[in-house]
Amino acid sequence: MRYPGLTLRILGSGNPAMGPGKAELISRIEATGSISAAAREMDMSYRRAWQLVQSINTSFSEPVVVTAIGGKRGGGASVTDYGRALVAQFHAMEDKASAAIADDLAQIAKQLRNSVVKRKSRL
Amino acid sequence: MRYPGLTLRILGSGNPAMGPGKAELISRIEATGSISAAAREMDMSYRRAWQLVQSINTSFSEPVVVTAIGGKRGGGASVTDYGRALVAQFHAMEDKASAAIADDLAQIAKQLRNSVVKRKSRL
DNA sequence: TCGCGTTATGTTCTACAATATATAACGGTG
DNA sequence: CACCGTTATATATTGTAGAACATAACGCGA
Repeated sequence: MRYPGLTLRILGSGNPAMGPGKAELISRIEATGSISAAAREMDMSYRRAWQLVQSINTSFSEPVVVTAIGGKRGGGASVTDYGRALVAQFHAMEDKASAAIADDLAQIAKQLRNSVVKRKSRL
Repeated sequence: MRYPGLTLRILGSGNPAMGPGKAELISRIEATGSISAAAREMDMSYRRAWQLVQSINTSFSEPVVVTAIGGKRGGGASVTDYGRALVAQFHAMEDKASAAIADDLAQIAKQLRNSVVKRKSRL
């Protein structure tokens, strides 16, 4: 389930440490076992994806994504248990925040010219 | 009270219709009675501030900021009752969302290398 | 009528984010 | 050993958001 109408970002040192984009990147790394594959899926340059992984790993005191160079598949990346828990918690937080303001959101949505709640076309 | 550790944005048509920046801009327009003064206070170009006001006004079905050209002060801008209510509601939503995830936030903050909760220096 | 501060808007410039491109190192496999 | 796909990283290019700059219109007050 996505969370239309709301965007949540958690901050570390003033800069976003976790948000929807990073959470999705981690999930895709977990699914594909590769930073580059995840980047391709998200139409993102490998460099950027790698930098985001760097950012994530240095933001938290425990590693979220671990990587390996070389090997049968040329190398790869995997998500730690900690990382999985982190993403799960982030989504849980999205849920909670979304639920907490659901009423307001619904009310405001009615006052929006083209609410994402009504139309999901990006145009 | 600010809301460290969290950023909330509400979306209309996929694009942010309201967020911390726009909320602050509206408040400063209300305080100063002028888009340009508010822009100066926020170290923002007048053009950008004006564009944000445009964006806000077209996002919602009712005007949030109304303007006047010419006159004793050269013109000016004021916030409608609707706009005031909107900003108040947005801050209330920040409060609710913040409260809903406060526990998670506190827990995650401990795992951040340099949490904004611990240090508020921007560097 | 002129000047002032503002809104309103167009045009140009710039800083920065993201991409694109290139290259090296790695370690399995054929 | 050569090859492959990956991580890792440096450098160059591009796209674009925002700033800077310019200008017009407005309406009041001196």
